[in-house]
Amino acid sequence: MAIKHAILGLLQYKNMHGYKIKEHIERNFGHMWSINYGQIYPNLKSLHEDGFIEIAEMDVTSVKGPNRKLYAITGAGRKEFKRWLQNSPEKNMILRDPFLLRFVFFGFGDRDRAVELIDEQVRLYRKQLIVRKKNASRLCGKGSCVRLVSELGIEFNELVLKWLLRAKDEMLHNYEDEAEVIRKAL
Amino acid sequence: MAIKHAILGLLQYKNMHGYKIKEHIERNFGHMWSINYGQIYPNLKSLHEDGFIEIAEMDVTSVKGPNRKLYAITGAGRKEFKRWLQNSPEKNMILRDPFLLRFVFFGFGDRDRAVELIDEQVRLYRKQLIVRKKNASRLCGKGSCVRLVSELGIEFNELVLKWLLRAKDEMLHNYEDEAEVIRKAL
DNA sequence: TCTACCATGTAATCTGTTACATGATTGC
DNA sequence: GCAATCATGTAACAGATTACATGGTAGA
Repeated sequence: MAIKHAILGLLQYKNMHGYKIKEHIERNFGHMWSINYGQIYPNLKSLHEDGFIEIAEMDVTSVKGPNRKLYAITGAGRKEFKRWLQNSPEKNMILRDPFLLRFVFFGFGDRDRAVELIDEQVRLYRKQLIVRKKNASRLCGKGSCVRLVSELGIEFNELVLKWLLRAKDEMLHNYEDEAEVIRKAL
Repeated sequence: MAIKHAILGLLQYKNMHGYKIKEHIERNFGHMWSINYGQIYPNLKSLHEDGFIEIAEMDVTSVKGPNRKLYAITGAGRKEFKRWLQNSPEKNMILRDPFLLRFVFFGFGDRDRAVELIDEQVRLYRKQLIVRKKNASRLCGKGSCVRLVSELGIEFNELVLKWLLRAKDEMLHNYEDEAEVIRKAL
């Protein structure tokens, strides 16, 4: 249900079409939500059927490809969005990360390969940090919620980078028998 | 596929039954992965069918409930696990958080309700931090990967707590017209 | 010519979650 | 008697991902 409400939220700022919504979510909320067309268009359809959004305009100014359907939020949509906004979140945050899941078991594998994979992550997070800082620079205004979330994304990125370098260092200099450590904790 | 490999990884430490696997994942990897019985048992079944695990023993020492099926990893399982371990992760980390998604739109809602929801999160993260620190204290050993991941979880928790308090403060003292800030960024 | 980007959409598949069914024991 | 914990499992549903289909323009 979260995606529907994210779409409703975005349409409160501006009328938008599907492609733009995806772009916007990726740029501004990319660190906490991902989305793809397989979700966007069916959800727009269903929001439309429920009367929460309507087609405000068929934008023909697009030169490339098919015409854009500009969606607008309706009164019912605004009401539904407000209701959702003041509710407590249904679930807690989780850091679902295929790299970290691997990392936990690096004691069983090849140390040099592990270090390679860490380096790969470092490169990735460094690249991402530049993008996030660039996106954040477009946001200013005291107390702005979007700016605050964007800052959290950057701080998190920096934390992970620092952690990765520490982890690499420890792996290179203090590699012990991992299995013993964990067996005790089971 | 990640869950299957997480199970294979755990079985390298020790033979385990389904219930224990869930408990272990929640305690040690709870901050980066969640799991439920609807995934555990079907995945154990399928790993068994693929020959990656086998039933080592029917543990009858359990006094409560049905007998435990103690699973052990096979040679093929170890091979498959090693193959997976040295691969680059398929995807990047995302922070999927229903609270943050709401937070982004707090400018459209009631400020006092927003502050209530922030306080709720602060309580939640404080509680979680205590649990994580307790779990981490059982892990020691230089260069231990499990310990490092557990530390990342704690550092992340502390970062979010600090951020929440800052966000609350900014909302109380510098609440501006949010819509303007974002419209510019679109 | 080929790639990248713009734009909409559907279908198949995979994953994940919730709820249910079963049933024994321990402690309040 | 009731709730909590241990223990295994299935079914229905919800959510997410990938691949496909279509087709136009801009630029290298």
